[in-house]
Amino acid sequence: MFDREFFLGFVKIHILYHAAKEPVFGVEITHELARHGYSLSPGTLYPTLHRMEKEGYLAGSSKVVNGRVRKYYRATAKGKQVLEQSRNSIRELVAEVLEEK
Amino acid sequence: MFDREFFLGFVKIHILYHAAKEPVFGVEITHELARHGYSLSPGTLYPTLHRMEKEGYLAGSSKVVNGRVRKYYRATAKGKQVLEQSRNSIRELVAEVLEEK
DNA sequence: CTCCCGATGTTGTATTGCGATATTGGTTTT
DNA sequence: AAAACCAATATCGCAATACAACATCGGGAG
Repeated sequence: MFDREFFLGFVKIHILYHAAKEPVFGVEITHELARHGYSLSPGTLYPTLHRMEKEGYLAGSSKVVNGRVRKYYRATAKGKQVLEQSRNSIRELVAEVLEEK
Repeated sequence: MFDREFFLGFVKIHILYHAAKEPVFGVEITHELARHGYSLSPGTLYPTLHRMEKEGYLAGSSKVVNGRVRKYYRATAKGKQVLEQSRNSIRELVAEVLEEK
């Protein structure tokens, strides 16, 4: 599926949402998104996670699971604040885009 | 307002939505978006419109209004299709992000 | 000890984003 | 009628992002 420029923001908000509920890690996110019809290559996903961490939206911590290192991310206060903002943006889009038809 | 990376997609869908209803032009879009709390500099807006035209989401036509040249854009079939997709994405986000709380 | 698998990481290139600046043509001011 | 101003679109230059392909790394299976 193309048209990524329109939907990448949605994807990131998905990530924030899940990271606000419980710790999440890379591959898990990939699968989650796939269930929603998005596909994200590692070359997009990991740099994005790193950036979101660096910018303070996510906080990451490495854990060893089955001997393998996984990096779990949680939404920070700032990340949750963006989520909150997004609720408003989504409501507006809902009102406009979803209504009638 | 920062955090643009999360919301630019929303902005573009806004543009598509309005361009699907009636012809729109640059400055008008700027004002429209401002009313929704988004701000978009010309250096972002115009290249974005050009690109969306080039990629076939929008169709532009220049008109002279009060002696000034304006470029009006309408959503193409492809643009409307993206809008349609976005309805689904929004529904999912609504289900996840907006529900509970 | 070799191969595969789950995960994360990196590289190189192309695309996008954006503030600042320019352009174009008409209107108002004096 | 020149100067200053305004609406609107366009471009420049640089920084930030996106992405596919490729690389790495440790454990477990055979």
